[in-house]
Amino acid sequence: MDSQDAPLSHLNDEQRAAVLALHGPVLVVAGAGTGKTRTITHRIAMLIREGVAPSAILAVTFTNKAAREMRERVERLVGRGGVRVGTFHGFCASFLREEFPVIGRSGDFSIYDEGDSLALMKKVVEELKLDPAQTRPVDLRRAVGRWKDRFMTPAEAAQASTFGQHAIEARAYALYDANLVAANACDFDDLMIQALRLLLDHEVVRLRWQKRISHVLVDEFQDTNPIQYALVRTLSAPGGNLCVTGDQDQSIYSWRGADPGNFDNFLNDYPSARIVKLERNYRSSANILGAASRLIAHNKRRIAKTLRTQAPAGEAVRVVVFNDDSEEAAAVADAAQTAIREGAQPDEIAVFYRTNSLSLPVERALLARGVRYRVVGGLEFFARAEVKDLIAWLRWMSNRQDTVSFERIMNTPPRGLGDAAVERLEAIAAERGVSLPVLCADATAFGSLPERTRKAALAFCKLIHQLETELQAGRGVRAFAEELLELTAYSAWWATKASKAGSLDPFGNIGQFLTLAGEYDGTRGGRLADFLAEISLLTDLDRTVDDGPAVNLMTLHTSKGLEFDQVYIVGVDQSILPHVWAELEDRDDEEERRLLHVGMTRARQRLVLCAAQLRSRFGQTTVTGPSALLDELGRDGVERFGDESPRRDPRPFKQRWRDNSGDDNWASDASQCDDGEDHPLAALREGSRVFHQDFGAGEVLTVRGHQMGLERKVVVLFDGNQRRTLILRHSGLTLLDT
DNA sequence: CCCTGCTAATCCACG
DNA sequence: ATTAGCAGGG
Repeated sequence: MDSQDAPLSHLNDEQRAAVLALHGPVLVVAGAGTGKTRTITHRIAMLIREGVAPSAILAVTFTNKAAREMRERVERLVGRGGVRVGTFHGFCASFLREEFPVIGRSGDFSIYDEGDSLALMKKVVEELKLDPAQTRPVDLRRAVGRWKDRFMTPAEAAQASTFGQHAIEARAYALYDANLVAANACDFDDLMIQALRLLLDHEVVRLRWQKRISHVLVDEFQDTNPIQYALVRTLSAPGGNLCVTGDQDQSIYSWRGADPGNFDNFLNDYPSARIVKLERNYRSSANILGAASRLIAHNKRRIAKTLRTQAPAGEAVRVVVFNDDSEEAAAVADAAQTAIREGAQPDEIAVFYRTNSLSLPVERALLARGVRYRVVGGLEFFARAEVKDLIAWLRWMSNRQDTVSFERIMNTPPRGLGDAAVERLEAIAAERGVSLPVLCADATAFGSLPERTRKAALAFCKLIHQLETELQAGRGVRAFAEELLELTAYSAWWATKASKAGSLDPFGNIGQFLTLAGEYDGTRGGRLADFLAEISLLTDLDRTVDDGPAVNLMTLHTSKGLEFDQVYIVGVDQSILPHVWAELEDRDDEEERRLLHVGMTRARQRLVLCAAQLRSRFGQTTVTGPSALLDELGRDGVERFGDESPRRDPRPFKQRWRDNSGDDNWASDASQCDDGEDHPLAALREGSRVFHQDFGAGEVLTVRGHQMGLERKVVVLFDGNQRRTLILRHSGLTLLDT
């Protein structure tokens, strides 16, 4: 693909302009499929040819996979490596590994994923003596996240929130942050925040990196948040050699703080910036591009941009409305199977969906037909209990301050150090002013404990020192992990535990993890801390194992940046795309439209959009019907199949949700909606007296499920002490006056 | 102290 | 439909 010697050949005029704008600020507006990666790659190659040291170039990509590809392509072009290519998180992690000592923190810090972060927040809730039911750790973490996105310190958050719930959240933020520092850990947000703070507050650090890096390139600029933008702006400040590339029509991460307004900010911050627009699409057939363009044209807040192509019309874009999701899944699986039989590469076929849960019916259908597939992301390998345990062990061995990991492994496998023992040990630790992990490594500290606990603690202490010796031996991550599994007796414990649960391959995941560690030892030096950092920062895409040709299943979000010959998008239903939450949270649905647009523009030759009238969700069947977005595709080169009269609720979504609590639907039982409050059982509450034909009179104990939900359940204590759980709709209960 | 079985709560996208 | 949290028995 890339020419060996002429960096400018195979580029069109627009692309060439972007490549040749070597220095100073550059904004490349690159629509889907316009050869953005090729342009960036050539630009890097050009910089190197012009004498810029590879290590002085920093290119930030969205996934490690994209980074790898870019690195390889640059190497092929210029015959040398050394360019810094990686994700924001990856760059910040290596930056902090080097620079944390400047503020007295160890470079061997732990990186907490969402689960770890939540575990820490649970601890904070306990410490603050809050009721976890009323103040949920997830909500607190979300609130903290909002402050972090705005680069606010706990002190600033406290200042801005002096009343009520916000004040509680601010206190939680302060405690959460203090705990992170004490554990020498960073959550994902912290990686960027800490890096930026170091750059802004410490001139030595800033000058060091500004000297080191002369040119910065950012891919997918529309999905960067203000902190990330500040980071690259600071790094590139002396020369102003900042080149950003992106497409506002592909901005789909506002929910995690990305600010598409970055484009305007960039133009304000760099008035002299050169702007290059790439509008020639080389990926999709004319029909696909046409439908995608008509869809996105419905967004009001966008800079008009016209993608052109010289490709032939190709086959028509198909919109198919099925009766239900299993029909939909069967049709997609059939299509995939047929295509493969006719010679298509399985890898070139993809199925996209809005939410991970939608993959299940498709998976079942593919499985039934024997079509190989891989689910990108979704149920995560690294979220498996045994993998998390092992990682927690390794992490704590690498960072002894890591309390979250320590609390996970302290009694895993069980060694007689349960809740009661932990409380006693914590008391001693507090008394001596040391942390729990430090205390446990000190055999002299257990004198006052009850005999049984003392013995358990001593044995644990001995184990820790044994493991330490093993780690010192430095025989690589894999060898150490294997030794750890034996010494801690984890293998034996897990084997019995898993066999009781009926697992066929209890060591499957552990084996896979060891293989991963072995590969790492072989290629990248076998340092435990680096290995841990690397695996913490893998994206869904990077995590997916490539074991042979297979059809690709993934969310629309994950599909960004990829392309396939054939794309099937399932679940283009109302309330799924746009998703209910988008409307409930009062977010505009322009982002949902962009999301569909991203998915559509991944397709080269074939694009099929599927919807269903009925879809089972939460284990129940609800009416959804085709999304209104499907009406916006126009007619040119679009063929429609299935129900011509979609069952679509005419009411605005918010009202529909409020009235039906989202669980019910208007079409399956219209009377329920219309007579709402007049329903004979609408007044039923806890404590109501009811009558049942078989069980007689009784009192309602609990009511579960939504107000008008199909599956609303009631628990009734009938006179005579008989307790029954009934499905309200089918119970035949009548309400008695009291 | 550990395990089992049950109830109750959650369910959007991601590094 | 899946899972986290909890009460109660071994």
